[in-house]
Amino acid sequence: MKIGDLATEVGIDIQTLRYYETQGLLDEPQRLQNGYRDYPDKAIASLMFIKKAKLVGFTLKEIKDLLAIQVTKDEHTCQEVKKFTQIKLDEISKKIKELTHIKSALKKIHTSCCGGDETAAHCSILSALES
Amino acid sequence: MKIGDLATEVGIDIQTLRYYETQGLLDEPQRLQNGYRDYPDKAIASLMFIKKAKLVGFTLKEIKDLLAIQVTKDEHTCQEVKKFTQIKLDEISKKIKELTHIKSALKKIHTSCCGGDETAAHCSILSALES
DNA sequence: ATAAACCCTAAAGTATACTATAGAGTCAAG
DNA sequence: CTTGACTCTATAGTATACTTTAGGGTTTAT
Repeated sequence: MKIGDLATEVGIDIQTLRYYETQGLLDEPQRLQNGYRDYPDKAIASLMFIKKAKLVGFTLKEIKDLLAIQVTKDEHTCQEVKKFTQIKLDEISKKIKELTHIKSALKKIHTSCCGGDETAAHCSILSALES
Repeated sequence: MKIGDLATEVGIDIQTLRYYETQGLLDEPQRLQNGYRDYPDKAIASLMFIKKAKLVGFTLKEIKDLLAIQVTKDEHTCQEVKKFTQIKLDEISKKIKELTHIKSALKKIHTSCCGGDETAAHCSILSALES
């Protein structure tokens, strides 16, 4: 799979794919005889993950770390992975919690603020969050 | 409340507070006789919201838009708010969904990959997401 | 009354994550 | 056999979100 096909497939710019490669987020693919990059199908999964992780506020560095998770039978590495995943799980729980708060505030504005006569006073994100 | 106190209170740098003001995210506060900014208590709530919204991947521009939600009795404005909040609700639902996926993958790695003998093969974020 | 700690503006500098440009080679269709 | 679409590297430019610097005034504690 050539870079243009991959770019179309995942909806990411060609330049960005090459940039991700330089940053170590995307494995260096095999090259064809002519020097063109030849991506394996699994590159699609990697990029979809990168897209989604970016959407929810992870930096490229953090995403790189997530993609780098590897457990070996070495106890040391195992403990490190346990520790790392725990930290990330906590971060994610926090993110979900914050999103849930913001969502409920927006929902409140969406469902009630355009209905009544005197409800408009509460229809800002901050006042919706307060109550 | 002076800018240093506010900065300490919310855990955001003084320079960043002034930057947010220039970007229209934070209301211009009253000034004391000496020209110092004098923030009302509600600035704390605004900044906590900004922090949380940033954490989950919203840009300053998007946060500004969220903070600007105002419903008046004007039908036109009301429809605009409805439309805007619906779009944001969809975005947030998507973010929560993605975070939930990533979370379950990490949980899988966290709970199972350091246990058995031959489990290590599945212990990457991508393979954990697949299944 | 003076030094440390705080505040001000304006402007330059930095990190992250792209995005575009230049100059060149490769390939498929007519 | 050439033209248009694709690829390559290297490098420069841009947008966002800070962060630092410079040069100055104010407040508080000793």
